[in-house]
Amino acid sequence: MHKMNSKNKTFIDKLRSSGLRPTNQRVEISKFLFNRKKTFHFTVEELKNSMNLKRSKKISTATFYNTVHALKSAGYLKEFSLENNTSYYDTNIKSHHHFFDNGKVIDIKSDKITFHKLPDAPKGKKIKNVEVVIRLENNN
Amino acid sequence: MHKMNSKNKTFIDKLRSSGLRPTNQRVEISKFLFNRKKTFHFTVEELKNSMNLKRSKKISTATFYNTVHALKSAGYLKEFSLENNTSYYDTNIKSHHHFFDNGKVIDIKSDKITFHKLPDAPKGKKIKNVEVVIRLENNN
DNA sequence: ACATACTTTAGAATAATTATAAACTAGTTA
DNA sequence: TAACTAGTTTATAATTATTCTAAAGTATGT
Ligand SMILES: [Mn+2]
Ligand SMILES: [Mn+2]
Ligand SMILES: [Zn+2]
Ligand SMILES: [Zn+2]
Repeated sequence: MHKMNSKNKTFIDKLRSSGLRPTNQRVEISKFLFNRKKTFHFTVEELKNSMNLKRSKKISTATFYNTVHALKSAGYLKEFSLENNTSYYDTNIKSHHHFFDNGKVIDIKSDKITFHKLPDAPKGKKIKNVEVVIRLENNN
Repeated sequence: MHKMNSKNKTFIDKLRSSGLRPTNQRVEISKFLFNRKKTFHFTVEELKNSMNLKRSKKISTATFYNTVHALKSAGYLKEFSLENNTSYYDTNIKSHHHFFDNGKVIDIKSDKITFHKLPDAPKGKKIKNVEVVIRLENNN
């Protein structure tokens, strides 16, 4: 049952180092999420549907939620919000910015935006991070 | 039944000019939302609970949702998202920025943040607005 | 191989929101 | 002012995203 090639090794280590047993489901999900060049922004439903589409034995909804939460806790995913009441996840865990274009999300590297003026944190507080959303619309 | 003083006039006009009949419920909700000095950030549940607490005849959940949506469509409220799957509304309809401090939201006037560098919009697109979230944490 | 803690899963439960459709009301008109 | 009608409110059902539960299955250490 356990097919294991060297490609999976990375994902297995990633999971193990987070205290997660590398079950088949978790390895498959990790491969799907992290085995790509570009950042991936997704909802759990989207992830579930696109992965299960091509599988005979479906992974359960609960496992998708569990795994995404575990990867988020382990620091491999970041959560963010659009303005519909659904959680989105981001495979780019560095602090960065976004274009929002009608539900489509595009990364902006942190160094592409710099500030001329920023307010101080209220007393007793400090700034954890600063993230920018640039909302787009069609020309004309 | 219809108590109407000059204070309500403003709200009635606001509603009328948006094509909304100024029913008692809508006037009460508008007063509650807009009759204050500071920006108000809220969820529909929060609004409903705080308003209904002090009323003998409760306003229904559906009316809170309907009215908030109507006010949003009319441009009197803006919607935004924190990272739980709930919609928040903002009585400050101008483009502006926020501090997020453990679920607490604080306005930052637009002119308190200026940019040194900003990316261009992808081709075919233009920038609709730029909004910044500054996440806070406690000192030390 | 055995034990055991961890994991997966179907299904129930919950929370936020939207839809439905009957009763009610504001603004208009006769 | 009575009647009319379109718009509104409401209780309740339905939907969507998510979390919980507990039983069955599996990974890892011995
Ligand atoms: Mn929701
Ligand atoms: Mn939800
Ligand atoms: Zn991103
Ligand atoms: Zn605000």
